[in-house]
Amino acid sequence: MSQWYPKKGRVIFHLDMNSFYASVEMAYNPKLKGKPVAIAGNPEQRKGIIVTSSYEARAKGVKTTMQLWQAKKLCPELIVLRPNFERYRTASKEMFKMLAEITPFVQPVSIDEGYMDITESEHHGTPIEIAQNLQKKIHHELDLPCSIGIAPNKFLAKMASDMKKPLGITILRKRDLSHKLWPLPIEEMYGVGEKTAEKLRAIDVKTIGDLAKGDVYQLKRVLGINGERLKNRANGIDTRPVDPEAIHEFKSIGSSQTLPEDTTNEAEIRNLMHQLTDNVERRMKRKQAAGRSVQIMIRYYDHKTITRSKKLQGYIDKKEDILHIANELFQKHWNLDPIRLLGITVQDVDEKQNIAKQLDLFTYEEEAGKEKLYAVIDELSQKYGKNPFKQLQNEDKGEQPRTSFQKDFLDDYKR
DNA sequence: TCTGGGGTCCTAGGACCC
DNA sequence: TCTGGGGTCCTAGGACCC
Repeated sequence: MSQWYPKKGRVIFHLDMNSFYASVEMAYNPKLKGKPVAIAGNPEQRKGIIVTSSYEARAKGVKTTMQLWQAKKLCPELIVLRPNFERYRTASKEMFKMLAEITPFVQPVSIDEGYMDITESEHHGTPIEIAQNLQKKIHHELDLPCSIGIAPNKFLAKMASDMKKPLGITILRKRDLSHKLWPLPIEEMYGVGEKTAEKLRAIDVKTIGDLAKGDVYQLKRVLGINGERLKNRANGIDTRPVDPEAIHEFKSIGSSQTLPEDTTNEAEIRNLMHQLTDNVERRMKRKQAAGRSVQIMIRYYDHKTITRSKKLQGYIDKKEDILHIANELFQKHWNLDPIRLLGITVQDVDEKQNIAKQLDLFTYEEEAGKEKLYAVIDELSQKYGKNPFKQLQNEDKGEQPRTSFQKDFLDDYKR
């Protein structure tokens, strides 16, 4: 199947809510407006880091992930609030509703940002008019500020929305790259973190412009396949479509927690494992999902972190099943050192609806009798070659055969 | 005094198969 | 009997993002 390429230039928005949590709190309690506000975890439980802060707080040097005590030192009058996710989710839903009124091609990427493809939305006005109206609407009706980037693709739209905050609208066209994008230091590029920036600087790539004209072979040698991709992006090349379905295609559901204090106490550990599993089960249920692999994460007192996982025969979604595997992994791999954090994640997750579809196919064939299954498999193998089940799995994200009969058959088939 | 908690994608080695 | 090449699956870890 060939990659989809647009016939004409696309018009992509990236919309980014400005200091979202803090802004929601201010909309909720206007007395906070104009004051330095920060959202942070509980320092009593060693979770006292800044999650978001208002622009007034940022002006004093308060930054995300900073320890609360450091932030207070920089800004003693800082108003600190605990996160209230219910509020943020509600505001987020309202915001996305407004985007959906303009086009169905909306791809949420997190609680406070998303992409829109407005190529076919001329009836709503020019791109700038659409952006201005949308920004005003969100500002007036929700009392929340946002920035919008307008560009021919996702990457450039993302970079553009970052260029003017708060309440900015920035257009970034191909012809603007040389003066708007390329002068930026390499670490400001989306997709380039600390490690990658270091590697790039080591080969004398210091700006996005340096990357754009960099040598592909050298970049690939240093960064692998990502080197080529980053170079393309720096040149304004990015064909990824805006995918409204992406949000439903989640691949893992996990929960992790830092303990109030490092511990080796097994009762405490067991208690936390229960909590984490409860959490995971509840969220899987909400999404009508099941998964085929369980991973645990142990972070020790010294921040050394290990992950251990186990892939299962079939799908699970019940607390007991998840907990059982998690416990097994934990018992096997805990080195008895004091633990700082525990995490449990279910991976290879799919919606039950999809899983059922795949199962039905096989169950049906089995009931229809051996002869018929042989016939079906013959046909499939004509079409796909040696192992039709593998092909089915690739195409449909299908299941391996589940019944003993199917397994036996498949074993025979392989020989 | 050790940066929380939720994710995604990529890489690399070993097992195993053809 | 140490002997190539291609491919997938599983597992563990790393980098990155919000």
